[in-house]
Amino acid sequence: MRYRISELAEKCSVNKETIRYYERVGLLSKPSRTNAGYRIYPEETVHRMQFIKRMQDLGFSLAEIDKLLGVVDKDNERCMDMYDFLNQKVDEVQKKISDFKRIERMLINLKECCPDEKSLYECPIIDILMNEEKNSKM
Amino acid sequence: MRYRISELAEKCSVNKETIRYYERVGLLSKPSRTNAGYRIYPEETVHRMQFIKRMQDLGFSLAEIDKLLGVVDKDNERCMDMYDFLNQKVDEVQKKISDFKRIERMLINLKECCPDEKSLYECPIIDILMNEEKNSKM
DNA sequence: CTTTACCCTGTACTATGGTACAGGGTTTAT
DNA sequence: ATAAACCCTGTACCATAGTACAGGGTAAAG
Repeated sequence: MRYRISELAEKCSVNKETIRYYERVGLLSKPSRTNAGYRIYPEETVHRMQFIKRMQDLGFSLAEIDKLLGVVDKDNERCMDMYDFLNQKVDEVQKKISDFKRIERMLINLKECCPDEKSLYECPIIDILMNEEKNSKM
Repeated sequence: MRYRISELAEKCSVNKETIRYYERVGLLSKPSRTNAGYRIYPEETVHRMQFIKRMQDLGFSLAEIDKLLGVVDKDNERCMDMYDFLNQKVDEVQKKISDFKRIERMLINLKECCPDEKSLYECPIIDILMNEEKNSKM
């Protein structure tokens, strides 16, 4: 399956302009073109876009994603010091997982304080939260 | 303990300008002032700043953090529809936790492909990755 | 064969989250 | 009593990650 830019955009739930933007900044390589100069993308680009979106959703910057894609592209330059980069990212990810678990508990606790399942007028738990912040080392 | 702006900034590892910026956008309430107009912060603001930083690190926007702080501030307006907001955030957080776990495995796998603990020249796992992307529903 | 729906490039604009002065007053250490 | 180190407001600027035209060419459906 080959895609025109708007088909790719649709399939990946992004804006066409975003695809052109990613090309400009180097996240997507220059695609082949029709005679008239229309961009044509292979199926692979769909997966690449989905990978980018997923990583971005998790808070990775486009620069970090680009670095990781250096592996996919077997690009020597971007693969330099990949080990250290990966180590750092693994640490960050592990910290985030544990922070997210704390936040999950906090949100669930807060939720249980909403009296009519609508708003929230008072919550004794929030003081505990702030105290937790106080006692945890950043 | 009461803090001047630069003491607070130091203690929270942020820029003074950031503190003033947070005040401007309403994340921090207007602090008390000395006769000369210098801002003076109570200990509480340190915890509030740490909470903001932690949430921001996890990818929450300042607007979302502000919404959550509505609970701390017992602010009726921001507490409106808090239940739905919390429900949505809990879902998002749970999705992120599971995504992060996948990414963690991916990063560790990639790391093991770095031959000399420096760079990374080839990794058969990356194809698996892209295939994983292919077969997973977003 | 023309209208509508695409596509192109290039440039400008947007939102978010800050950061950096400029110009001027205050506090503190010497 | 004066320099260094701090504070103030206001405005301008920055990076990131897009988004929105303008002006002009192409493709396909009626």
